[in-house]
Amino acid sequence: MQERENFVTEEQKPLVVLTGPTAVGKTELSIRLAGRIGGEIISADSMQVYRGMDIGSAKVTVSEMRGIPHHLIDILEPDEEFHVVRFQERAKRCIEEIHARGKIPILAGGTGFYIQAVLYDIDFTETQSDQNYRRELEKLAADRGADFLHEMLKKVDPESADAIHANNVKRVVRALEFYRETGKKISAHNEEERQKNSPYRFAYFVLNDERGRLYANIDRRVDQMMERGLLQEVARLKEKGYHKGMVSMQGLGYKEILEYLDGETTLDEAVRILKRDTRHFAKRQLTWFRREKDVIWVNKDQFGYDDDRILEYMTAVLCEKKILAPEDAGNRSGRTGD
RNA sequence: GGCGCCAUAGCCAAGUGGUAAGGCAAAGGUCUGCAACACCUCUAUCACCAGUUCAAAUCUGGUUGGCGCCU
Repeated sequence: MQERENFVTEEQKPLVVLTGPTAVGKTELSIRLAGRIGGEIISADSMQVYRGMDIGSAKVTVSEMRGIPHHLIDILEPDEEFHVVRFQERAKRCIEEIHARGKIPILAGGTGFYIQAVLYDIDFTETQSDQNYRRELEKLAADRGADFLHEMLKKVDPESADAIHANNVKRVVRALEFYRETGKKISAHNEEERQKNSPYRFAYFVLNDERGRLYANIDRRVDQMMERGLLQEVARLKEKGYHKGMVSMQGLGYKEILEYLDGETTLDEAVRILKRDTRHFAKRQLTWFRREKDVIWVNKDQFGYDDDRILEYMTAVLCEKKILAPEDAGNRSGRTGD
């Protein structure tokens, strides 16, 4: 059965998404893909936006970029606020500029939520959120319990209350806040947004590997980070006054090493926890991608771990989806699979 | 060879007669302004055999395995 609503129109501009769990090898592949199809990379990564957080966020180095333009990396100091809405604004602007240059934007990175926000152009109804109300709600939760807040939500938006677990204070607060700001239920809003089709002609690739190999890679990469001086990097950030209350310092690698530097654990323990948390993160990422629609899974083992074959497959898909004109794609031989 | 102690899920570990706490790991999931966040779900019949008892992981005997001490 063909999805009738998803036909492409001439208006839709091309967009390539390349994502996957941490440590699968997105970075290298995205650069090669960009080189091959004339693309520019927009990082969809909530940590690589911060300057000075290079090792722990596994940020691309300039030499690795091999001349491919990268956007939304190193754009903020670690004490600056950043979130989906900001990301979406900036990413949309980048996409327009890249299109204007006649290039193809490649959204590459592991933050699924950020990808979703731009891919489906989700409306976050810009309002000047009033910090006081949020703080008030948080205080209520702390003083009177998570259930109390959840009850409040149940009164104004029972659907959300039903969907959000009472213990998930963060989300309950946001739902309440949304109601206060807009007078509408966030559950209804979410439902509307969920119906949206992408404004882009896109291909959403999720690079994946066998779980055991992925976990082994993660462990190895953490060890490499330590060898490359993650400890010094975090110590430097700490000296500058950045602390664990900041979103940036909540990132994997920073949170754990900071705990060691604050004397709360041993270094070995910090590294162990970092590896474990990173595995947990990879697992959560996979859960996210599994429920995203229109995803094209690219399992490395099915391509014999050969990036050339993977790239060939990807370009073939891009031609098929008319994201790429056949003459731009070189040979499209070796198309495998369905 | 003798004496003593122990044996509960992948790991740690409660439970000493009334029908298996908890933590970690693994797995699955939620997510629409903090998302590398926050949150949820979930795994055993208690080494084995026999006995006592209305009832045993819990008591008794034996078997196996481990640990410690002694000769």
